[in-house]
Amino acid sequence: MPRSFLVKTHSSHRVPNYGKLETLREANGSCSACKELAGSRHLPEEEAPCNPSDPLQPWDSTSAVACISLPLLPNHRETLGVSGPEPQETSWVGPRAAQAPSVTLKDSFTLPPLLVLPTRWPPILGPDGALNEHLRAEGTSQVPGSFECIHCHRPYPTLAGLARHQQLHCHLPTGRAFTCRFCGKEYASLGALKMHIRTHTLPCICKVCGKAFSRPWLLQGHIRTHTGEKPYTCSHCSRAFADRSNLRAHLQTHVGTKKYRCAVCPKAFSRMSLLARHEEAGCCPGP
DNA sequence: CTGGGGAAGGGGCCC
DNA sequence: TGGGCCCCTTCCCCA
Repeated sequence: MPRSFLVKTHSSHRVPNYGKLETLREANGSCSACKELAGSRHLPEEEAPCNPSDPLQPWDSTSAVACISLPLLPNHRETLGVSGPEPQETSWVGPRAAQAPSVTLKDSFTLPPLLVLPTRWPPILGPDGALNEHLRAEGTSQVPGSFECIHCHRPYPTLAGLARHQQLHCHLPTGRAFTCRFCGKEYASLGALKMHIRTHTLPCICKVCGKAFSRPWLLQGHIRTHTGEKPYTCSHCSRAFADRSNLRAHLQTHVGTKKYRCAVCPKAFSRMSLLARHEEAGCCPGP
């Protein structure tokens, strides 16, 4: 599953409009973390006035209730042994009360038979009846006495960890909560939204070239392009890289495996982007 | 057209 | 709750 599953909408272009955001940065305060790196600035992310016609916002007190509500899918109710009409207290209580029935996150914790792993994990069937193949592939083993997500059955050693994880499942159509006022993307938690807003405000600015970044460590990586620092070295050929992910991609060239196969022709590629480019180039012409 | 490196975006997890 | 880090992904460019 791609890590971007949390986001419902996608922009067509990855590069933010820095110029458009410049005034935002100028108008706001400082970020100590970014200052440490390059004298950059950090601005409070929610200072803009809220238009009543805007979508649900994190500063809406009622939305705070909605955001911790999790949809109770029919098969979850079955798993929980819940029968009959849904209890009133599990109904949507926020501004979107008419949208969907749900169970609050807090309520979901009051169901120990569901949360405690009594048996081996995996395999456990997911809400759709499918196995958690991705976790099986990762070699995830049994976690005795841990807490299990009711949606994806992923085990967590602590209740707090499970609580945080389960909010992610609010991306389901009935569970949207926080909407970015800049782009309209929806997030299940306030923290996720705050993190996203940084991609608009770009509070971390390189004092060498002036380029802005959303997070200090992104700026840190960028600064390496100025310093030439390459802390990640290939164990096979001693080639150095500034970015760990780039080293990982480089390692694939040593392994020689090409796991991305064209669905039409026999060609295979080491990177997904190469396969995509191959398909776009017309290997697989449509009807 | 393909292979590969560089740079960056962004969500998730851990502390 | 926030920061730092991890990881995956994408885009661009060049050979």
